[in-house]
Amino acid sequence: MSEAERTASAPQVGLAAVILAATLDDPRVLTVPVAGQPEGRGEGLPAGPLEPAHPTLERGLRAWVERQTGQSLGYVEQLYTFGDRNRRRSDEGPGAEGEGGQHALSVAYLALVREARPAADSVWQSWYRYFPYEDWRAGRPAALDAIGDRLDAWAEAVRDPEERRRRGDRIGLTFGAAGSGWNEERVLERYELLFEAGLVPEAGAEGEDIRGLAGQPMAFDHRRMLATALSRLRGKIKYRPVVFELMPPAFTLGQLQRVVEALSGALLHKQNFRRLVAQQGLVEETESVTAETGGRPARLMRFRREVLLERPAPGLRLPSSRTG
Amino acid sequence: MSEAERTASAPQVGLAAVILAATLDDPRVLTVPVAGQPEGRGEGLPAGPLEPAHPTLERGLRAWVERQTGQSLGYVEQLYTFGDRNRRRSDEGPGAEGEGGQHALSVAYLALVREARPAADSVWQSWYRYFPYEDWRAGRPAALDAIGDRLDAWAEAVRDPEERRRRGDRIGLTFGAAGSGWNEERVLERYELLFEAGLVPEAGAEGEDIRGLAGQPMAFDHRRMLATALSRLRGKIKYRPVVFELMPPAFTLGQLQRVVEALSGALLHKQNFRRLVAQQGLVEETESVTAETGGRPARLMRFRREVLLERPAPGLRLPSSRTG
DNA sequence: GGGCAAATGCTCATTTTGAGCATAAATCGG
DNA sequence: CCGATTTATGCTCAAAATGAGCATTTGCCC
Repeated sequence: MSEAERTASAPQVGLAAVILAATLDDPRVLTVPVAGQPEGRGEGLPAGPLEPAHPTLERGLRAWVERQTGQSLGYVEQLYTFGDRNRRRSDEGPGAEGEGGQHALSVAYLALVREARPAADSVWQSWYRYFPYEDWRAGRPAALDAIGDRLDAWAEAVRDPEERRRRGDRIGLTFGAAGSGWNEERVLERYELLFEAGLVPEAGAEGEDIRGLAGQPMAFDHRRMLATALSRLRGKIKYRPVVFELMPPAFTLGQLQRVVEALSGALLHKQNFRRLVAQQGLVEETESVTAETGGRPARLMRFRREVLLERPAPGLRLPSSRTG
Repeated sequence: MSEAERTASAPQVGLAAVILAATLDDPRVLTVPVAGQPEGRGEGLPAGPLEPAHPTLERGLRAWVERQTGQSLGYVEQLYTFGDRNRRRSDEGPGAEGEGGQHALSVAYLALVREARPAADSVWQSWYRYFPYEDWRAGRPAALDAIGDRLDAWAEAVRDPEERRRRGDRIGLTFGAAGSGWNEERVLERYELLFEAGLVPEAGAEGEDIRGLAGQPMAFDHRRMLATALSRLRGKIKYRPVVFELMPPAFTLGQLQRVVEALSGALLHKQNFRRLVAQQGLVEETESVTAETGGRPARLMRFRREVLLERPAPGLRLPSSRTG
């Protein structure tokens, strides 16, 4: 080790997992109850400390998740390491981050799983429970009007015109105003803006009514981790075939589309979606068809693992649209 | 804190910085000398332990970098947290990762800077010094032939046919064989493959000749961090206007292209590149032109910061081509 | 003044999108 | 059995984005 690294201080290091699954209409996240939290924030992510026995960070994470939820993980990727002032403020309340405090790092991971069997006292929750305004499948969420108002008020409340403009720009950028429109990948930026504007309980917000708008809070900074995961997933889905980690071995194109829509929170043009998937060679037909929910039976497809070797960046370059 | 997080063990936590700049033909990385390393591995990244006095990870990083190199950082983003068995093997040699050892985490950051004034005993090095085979601007690097041979030998050396096929697939996927061709973003995957195949000194490779092929090694797992940074940057450049963090306030389209080519390691079709940049509204003309290197004087451009507010994902969707 | 070396301007054939129209094949309520 | 409903599929078409080149400009160098 280098001199520098050898003398490193010894902060606490935790591991946390954002475990996602997708039922047709409801993308889910696996939560566990957390004791000793402020009112209404008793839901959290599976997490635990890094232990000397853990051979790697990822293995440690898998161990914790299995112990706490019984869920064994397949696809896992590192998400982000949280350890900033924000994190500590969120954990300990404002003003707690004096000089010299012990750092508390958390290395967060994103995991994608297929089945959704609930185990122990863990619970699968729709992730839109925590971010209601992120679901545009039924049109623009009504909550956005009120949120927008509050954000505008927050921006206006600043004296310095420079800073006021900056806040206004950020609101437009993340929540979509000036031209740009809504970008479904900016989940984290939106959450952070709400946080800074004091519109979420994690930031010490008072009003109860806010919860209905900005979503259910979580323990510690776990909602921030979830937001980070959603941003990552919504982005990654476009250039890597990660959706299939959430799908059963065989599925119809309709189901695949429903899942993608659930993840991205937006509706897609059906015919174009299937053309895209087809021409990208991401799937291949199987023999069987399925009856399913009303309508003409659909052919069952399976993911072509070979594309991983063929195409440089396979993924579903999602179109936009909002047609049925 | 949760029960789990409160009882976290206390591993060493280091901070490391991959600081990149771009001269026209040579993308650079800022290195510092590291003592006590194996022969030939005396170059490393600016790094230091996380200290209680650091308000945030990023602030701690900035402090270390300034102390060690005098360079102050602008654009900074977290890259990855290293703490796996691989890391420790790389640090301590094979067999050192028994149960119960102390973990050594390193939170690595990517920083992009403009100037390249060398300070203290830090040195700017071309990053292709560490990954010679990543630079395709002058055509397919010759080293790839020899590397390919060695990789193939590594794949063939395995008894189990299943595993042999898997290794072959990975080689094809990362170094481009079957159809797919070279994907410039897979810098990390290529390095990791070389590592596993024992073709880099960090993995305990013996032969001296290898160095000329697979590039100069670094201290600890710093070359892996650099590879991670290059992968990230080569990818990000396509959907975020990060290149401009490396450009001076005013530049010509030719210079911009040279930098992008230097980063991506590939040549681009000039006319299409400028059409792309233009129609994306990423830049705007200034009054002045510049004489520059022979040829007709070029107009100086500047980055339009406004695009950050306008377009959802501005960036340079690089074409491929190899025309002059 | 001719030749060089970029920088710029434009064209053109292909592909890739975005939007719809039309048909097919089950289920469901009489 | 019939028609309405619902989802799956097939196809078409115009607009926009890409990939490759050809042609002109405009300084500098000798």
